[in-house]
Amino acid sequence: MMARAGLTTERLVQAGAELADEVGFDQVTVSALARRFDVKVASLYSHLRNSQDLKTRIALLALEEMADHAAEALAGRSGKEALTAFANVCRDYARAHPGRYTAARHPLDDATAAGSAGVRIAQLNRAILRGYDLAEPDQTHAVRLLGSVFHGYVSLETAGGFAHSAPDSEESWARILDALDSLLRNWPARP
Amino acid sequence: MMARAGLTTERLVQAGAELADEVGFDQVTVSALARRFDVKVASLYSHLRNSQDLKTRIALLALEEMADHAAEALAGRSGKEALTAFANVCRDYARAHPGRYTAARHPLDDATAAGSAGVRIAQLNRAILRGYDLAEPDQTHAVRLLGSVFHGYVSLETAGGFAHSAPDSEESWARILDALDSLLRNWPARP
DNA sequence: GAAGCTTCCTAAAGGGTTTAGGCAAACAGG
DNA sequence: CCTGTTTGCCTAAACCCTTTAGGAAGCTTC
Repeated sequence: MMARAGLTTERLVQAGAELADEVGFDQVTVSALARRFDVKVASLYSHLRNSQDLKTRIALLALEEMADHAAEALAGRSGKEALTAFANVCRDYARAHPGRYTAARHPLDDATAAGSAGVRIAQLNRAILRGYDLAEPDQTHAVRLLGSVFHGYVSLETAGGFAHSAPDSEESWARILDALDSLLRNWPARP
Repeated sequence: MMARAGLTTERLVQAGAELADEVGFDQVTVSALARRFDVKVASLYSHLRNSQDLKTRIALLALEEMADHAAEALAGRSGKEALTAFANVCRDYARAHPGRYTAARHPLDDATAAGSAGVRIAQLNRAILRGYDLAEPDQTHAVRLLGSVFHGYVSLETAGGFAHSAPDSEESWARILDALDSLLRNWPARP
């Protein structure tokens, strides 16, 4: 009588990620996911501990995807090429998958974060700097600066911050990458 | 019999902002606010259109406060002093009022945003660059860079991004401001 | 002290979350 | 096969948050 829908945690998380891109990460709800599979809400609780668990898993998926894209983009590149490639991975991913990108910024507890693809992303971020001549601790400062710029720019841009004013966002992005490259090649000594 | 609680929109928004700082902006709920005033939920709907309205008003309050702090901090300063002062206003506000800071990033519709203190903040941000020698369109690119760095750094820091690793966040922040100052004084020509 | 406005209330409907317990489909092994 | 176990999805119910409708008590003013 009642055909099985074939639910698994993986398929639910995947569908949850698509839902996030469509309606926004904070609109992702166990109920909405159940509707999408044409199944009663309670059925999902055999595959997901709770609503928070769903969001965490979507976040982990997004981090994996970003890390994969970044690893591919950085292969065989260095210096400004690497900088640009990594930056564009962040920006392109955020524009293609706004819900997932938001998910990737979802706070994780320390243990979960340590086991996530977030550490791979951090390593790749640091790898960019191998093409520049920076010793510790300036290298770490630079990593944090790059992370801040990429995250900040993409956040503001997707929030519509630069939409309705000249010059267009594309140009600013290119010039900001020029500026960062220049800064990394001429990192100031401690005053 | 039933004493009046003396609710007004202003007091509700103020209390909502405090609540946001205590439990997080997205945990701010009409019900929680009613509990805080020891009043039935429905009573608040004479003062607030709905839950979204509450959040928007908290966002506007936060923007006002940040603009006020920034204006005071920038008075009589220029160049790196102004850069540092403005940056610290953002960071200090976010640490003192994490819920409000999140609220300030809450998306507003165009009309609301145009009438908010957000435009004052944008003007002040641009005013920092008067101490540096940048012509348009590079000035706009630089404004966007600064906004991205401040927002990005503060977001990552409050999310715990730099908490458990050396060198400490304080030092990175100082060196990043050095680096930005240096970059603004040596802004690269278009390649 | 009555009129009218304001402030807060009760009541109710609708939706999301989560748990407990049940029945039937899928899958083993004999 | 067909029988026992596991698994997958169900119903039912409790709880919380949102929002609207309509009522009653307090404050103001004359």
